[in-house]
Amino acid sequence: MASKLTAGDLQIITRIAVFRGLKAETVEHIIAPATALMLRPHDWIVRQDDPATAFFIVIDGWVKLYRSTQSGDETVIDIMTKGQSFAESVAFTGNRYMATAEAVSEARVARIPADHIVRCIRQSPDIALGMVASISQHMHHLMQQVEQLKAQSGVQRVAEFLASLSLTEQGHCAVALPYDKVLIAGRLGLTPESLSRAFARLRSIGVVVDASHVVVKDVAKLRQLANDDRSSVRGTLRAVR
Amino acid sequence: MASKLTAGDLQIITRIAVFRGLKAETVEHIIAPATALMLRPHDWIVRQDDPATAFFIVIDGWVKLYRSTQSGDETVIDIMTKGQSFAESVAFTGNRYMATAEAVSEARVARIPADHIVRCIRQSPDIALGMVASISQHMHHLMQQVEQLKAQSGVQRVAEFLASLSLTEQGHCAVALPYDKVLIAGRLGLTPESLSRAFARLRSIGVVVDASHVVVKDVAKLRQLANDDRSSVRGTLRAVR
DNA sequence: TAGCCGCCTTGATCTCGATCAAGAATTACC
DNA sequence: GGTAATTCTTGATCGAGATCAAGGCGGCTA
Repeated sequence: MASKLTAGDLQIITRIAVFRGLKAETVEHIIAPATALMLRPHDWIVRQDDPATAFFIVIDGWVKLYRSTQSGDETVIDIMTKGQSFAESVAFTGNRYMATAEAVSEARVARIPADHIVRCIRQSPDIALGMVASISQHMHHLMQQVEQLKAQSGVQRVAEFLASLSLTEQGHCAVALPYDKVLIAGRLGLTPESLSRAFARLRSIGVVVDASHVVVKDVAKLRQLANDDRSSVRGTLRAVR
Repeated sequence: MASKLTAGDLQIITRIAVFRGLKAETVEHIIAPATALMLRPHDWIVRQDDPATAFFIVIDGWVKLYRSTQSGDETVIDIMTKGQSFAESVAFTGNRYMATAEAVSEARVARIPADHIVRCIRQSPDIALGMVASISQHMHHLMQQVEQLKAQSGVQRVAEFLASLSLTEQGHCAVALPYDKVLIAGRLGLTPESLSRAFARLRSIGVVVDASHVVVKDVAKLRQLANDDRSSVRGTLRAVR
């Protein structure tokens, strides 16, 4: 299950947020004891509440972060892919993992032992600043999620999600849904049924969803819908078949 | 508006999360260039999207963190009080503040310049580890908030909020609401009307709210309600006058 | 003391999203 | 090929929470 990192893995790892601005040799020193995990769907990487001994970088595939409540159901916190890191902050502090990480596709993930990183930081503090920058991004993302859940309706969250998939700023575009709809629904705090109905409503402003294939007539309109005041959106958008 | 820190301020600052585990002299060195801000309600401390030049520790009073959407309304992210710090992560990275910070009562807040801290970290990396620990706490809190918004009903969030105010584990207890109900509602992602009705429903399990004074007959029951599955709570709890 | 202005509650109504149930479409597997 | 299991969609219904509107209450100022 665990193996060595390949040259290709290094390529990806060295150019991501956590290690940005560090010298190549510094990065190589940090990840010397790292290993690569090969995962199949439903394999887990870490368990919520386990003591943190490492942090991780997704090299390929998709990884779901979720929290389990006492009553048993799971809440999706985030879904990560190539070039994204997770669990940095707890790895440093020796706390417990805040969420379970589980592969939702075939995935390759680099595992960097915590104790080694802590030693590296004591030697060259610049590493810490890079890590803080990465953690800061995660915080920003979480804040945006809180904001979305509190201030936007379900349809608006779906619109924003689709807009975020598109690289263009405006006009026509086609994107592919990155993972299945049950998972997208969880990510957005909706049931699969509600997500399906949200798509149906977005058809009225020129969004066509067919399986994982999405065509958007005007991305700007999507973004505007997402950013409008909740109350000004209310009542517009009838479901279209 | 800005003045020097008093000995009492130091007392509070030195024993909080950010600086835990550091030697007293190290802490003193870090906060040497710090100043104290005296604030009146509605005074703001930092503005969302401004470049970060410092981070902050609340010495006394209450501070609201909120994000403004393009459409103008504000989403409460968190409410902080004595001994809590904010904006550490962006202060290090030189990013922009992720939210606006505003006093909601008379408040005293210490301001620690970012550039000085960064210099300190380069000298003694242990400081960075302490700061990461503090940031990690904030992340945990944000994740819990996402989880609550996605998995709990309004009444359950109110129940959890009340339980968190109580220091006892079980049995009878009396607590005071720390700030006004409009703000509590915002913090929990509810309207003031819905908060009021949530209180009315909790009366049926022995929670009496009178102005800012709350009496709970059995805290354990509150916690259980908060942690139950959403669907198993549905329909229970009728409003009581 | 009167008047006003926040804060809070209550009532009526409406929309959104969850839930329950069923069926279509796709894929996996024997 | 046929059957089963997933995944997704659609319909009907229900409850939670938002919204709109009104009124009570306490503190503030003139």
